[in-house]
Amino acid sequence: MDDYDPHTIEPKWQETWREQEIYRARADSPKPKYYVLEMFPYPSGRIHMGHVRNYSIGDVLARLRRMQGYEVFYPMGWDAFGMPAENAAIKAGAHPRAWTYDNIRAMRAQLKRMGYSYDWTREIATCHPGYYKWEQLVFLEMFERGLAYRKLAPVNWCPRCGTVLANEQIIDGSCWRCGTQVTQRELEQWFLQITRYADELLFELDRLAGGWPAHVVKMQRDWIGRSEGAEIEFPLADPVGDVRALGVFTTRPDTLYGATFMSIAAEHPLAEALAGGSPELAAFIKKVRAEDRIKRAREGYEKEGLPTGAFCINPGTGEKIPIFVANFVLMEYGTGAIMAVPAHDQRDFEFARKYGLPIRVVIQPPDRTLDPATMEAAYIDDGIMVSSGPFDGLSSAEGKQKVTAHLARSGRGRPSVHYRLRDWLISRQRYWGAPIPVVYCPSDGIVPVRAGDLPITLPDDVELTGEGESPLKRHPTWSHTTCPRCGGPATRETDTMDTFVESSWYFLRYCDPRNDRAIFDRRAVEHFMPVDQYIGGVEHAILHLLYARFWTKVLRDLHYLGFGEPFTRLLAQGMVHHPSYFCPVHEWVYPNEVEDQKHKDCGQVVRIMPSEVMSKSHKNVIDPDVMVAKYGADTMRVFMLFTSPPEAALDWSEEAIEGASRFLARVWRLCAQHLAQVKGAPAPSGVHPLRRATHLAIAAVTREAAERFHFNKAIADIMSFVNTLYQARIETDSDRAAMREALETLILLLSPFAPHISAELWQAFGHAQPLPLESWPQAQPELARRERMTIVVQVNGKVRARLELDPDADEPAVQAAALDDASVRKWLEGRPLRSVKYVPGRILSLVT
RNA sequence: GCCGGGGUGGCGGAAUGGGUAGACGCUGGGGACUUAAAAUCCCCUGCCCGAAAGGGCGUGCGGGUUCAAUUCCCGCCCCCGGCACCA
Repeated sequence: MDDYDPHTIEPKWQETWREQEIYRARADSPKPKYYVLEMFPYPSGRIHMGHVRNYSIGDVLARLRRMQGYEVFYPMGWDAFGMPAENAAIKAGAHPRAWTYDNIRAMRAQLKRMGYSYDWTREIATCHPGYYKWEQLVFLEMFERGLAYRKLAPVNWCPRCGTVLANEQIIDGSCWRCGTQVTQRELEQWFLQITRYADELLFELDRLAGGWPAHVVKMQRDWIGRSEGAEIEFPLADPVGDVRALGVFTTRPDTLYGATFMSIAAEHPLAEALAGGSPELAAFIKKVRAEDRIKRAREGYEKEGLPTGAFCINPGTGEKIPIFVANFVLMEYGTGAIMAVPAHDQRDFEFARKYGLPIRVVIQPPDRTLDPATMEAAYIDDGIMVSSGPFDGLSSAEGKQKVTAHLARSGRGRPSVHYRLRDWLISRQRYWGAPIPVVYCPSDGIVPVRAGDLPITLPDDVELTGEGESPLKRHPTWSHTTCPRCGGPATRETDTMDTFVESSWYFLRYCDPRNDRAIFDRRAVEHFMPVDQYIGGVEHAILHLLYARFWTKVLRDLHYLGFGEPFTRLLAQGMVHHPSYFCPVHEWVYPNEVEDQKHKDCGQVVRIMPSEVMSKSHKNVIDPDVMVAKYGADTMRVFMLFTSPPEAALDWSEEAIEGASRFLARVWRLCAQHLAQVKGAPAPSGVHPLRRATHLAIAAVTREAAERFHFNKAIADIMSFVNTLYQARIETDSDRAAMREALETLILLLSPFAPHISAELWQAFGHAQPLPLESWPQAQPELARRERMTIVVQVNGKVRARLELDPDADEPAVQAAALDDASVRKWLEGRPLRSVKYVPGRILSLVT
């Protein structure tokens, strides 16, 4: 055989498998289905190491399950709408569509070079009208049910992108894409009412907990942020118009008697009315409103407030308490008004101290007595109620119930649940997205487009400048239409949908991707769904996964589906890291700008950061294509899977990839060396040391790869197996038979990780059936039986001897052998044994 | 600050229903082959004492439970990630 040359083998097998269509998933297969899904890529132009890692993990699993007898469903597609396409158009003048499809073409070729076993017949691109038509239809149905609605809302505005951002798209007060400081604006926007599903999204997390990483479940739980408490009405001392009371939400109704004032948000509808025309207060309200939420949430933000001069009545104590406008009260949470309990809430405590407001202790801790005069911080834990009228002596837990129940009886309160989760703002003032299918009619108002008129497609002739309003709004004719209701002239909605909408249901469309009569065939979806294993980066742990779960539940309630959770198991794979260089003057610099640890431009000594996330901004990116050209796809795959467990960060290292390359060449040589003498060997029978190694390897690799997803350990076990085979001497027919079984098993075990080299070797061993369709080997325990067992002997807790014994030796035999051992005897020093513990097959522990 | 996840050789990482710590790989060292080099094959490579045999120490730190602890319990320290006025 020739030397191992991945560059001739890999394209050959990729082409063979394509022709044989062996990765096509069939819905009518009698085999059990297994859906492997990876987070589909945005077609930015080139795949990066994160993609390679993500998809290499998925492909191993897909190949394993296929060999284990499943009908594996393993599709791929493109999350094709989004701002980069538009930005590229602005910069380079290319049309977003052309730019996107060019990128898809290039990236598809790159993925094919990696040898992933996708069913490409199901490929989708979300920017295709045949795709987004259906989410427009779902939008209409959501609109009909009030799940999609429009409202004037303070929104986050990125001045650079000229667009609205969801809360989730803001990182540290800046736009998640361009890093520009986000400001506030009031605009009419479209929302999806995800909050209606808050409870279900929360409690179904319990069901997912077995298959999802704990930290992702936790992040979702925190994001939804359910709080149980009560809404309480505080009657106004002097009604404002019809308004006779202010409602607050609190999680601590047990502290009601300690509420000595009230704080309301500057945005509260009554703020100005209560101010009663005070110019000072009006100015304060204006000032707070102008400050963006991001700044207000920042650390060290000074709590400020002004009294409105108005009062309300504490329904517990009956006292008149002052109403303040306070800058730390948020209009978006609860009712925009809070009862301030300075003794038991840190913010209220600080506020009270600053403005000299009374602090009244109504909860006493079990271990000490609080004194308002000397308290340095609020006591926020539970305790025993005091100064609370009829509730004195109750625990906080009892008090919460009883106070709420008491208020409910007189109609001044009720149990209530609030969520941190906000409705999903989907309006984007952008071109390259799915148009929201609604028109505005001067006489009929907001009118949904007729379903038969879908899809509402984007115009091709659009002018993209990156400035001002939405490109669709500036288009001379596109928005002019007629009202579906009255036929009169009307205007189209020019907002497009958030691209998270497309990624909320692509996994469903894969099941029936070419359906032009419906969003999908329900039977096809219910055959392949739910996704058995979803794989992707943690960066999508909250938003994408939450939205996808929401959308699935909506489709269920619209009777498109019979289930509500799309992803049974989730693997959050780690990032790819690489050393990078930091110059004190120029910040991140490219490696080729560094010489003798100094930046060439300025001569400053650079800091070498050994492990930074591989990213453009760190200037430490390694192009997968370059590495595939150098080492081949199999080596890349083995390296990425072997170097770290899938969930951990992976440090890219040229030395380590050399190691992977060496390993594959070593496998190749091992097979080449024995091929001629074992090829015609008969099937093995009976026990043999090589057979033992073979069946132990099968058991180990199956457990690590197929059951535990410890791919790094699985590859290590294959390497050990190879080392064992290198030691073997082949002399008899029985040796030859065992070696043939060993090598063929090796090829099968290696094939999910390194499919091309495995296929080539498999063929060399005379097999005609395509390797990816072969069955995964079965370990036969009776062949893996040990010939000797090693028993560790401990004397007084320390290992003093290792005995090689017959595996059938029982406890008395083991003990006798131990007491016969010279070094054991030495350590016993003739003392009598006080205790003897034997763990069969492992350890004998002797204590004197 | 709160919540999650972690700290194991020079490095990436193995080993947890408690039972031989450091598998496998990288780096480094040695040997074989070669005129030589590369490649390859084999061996060694946690720290300390010792010529060796052997012994001691060792999984972030300090305690505890146990015949036996990387694994379980208590108290700290540090790192990574998420959230951060949510009433």
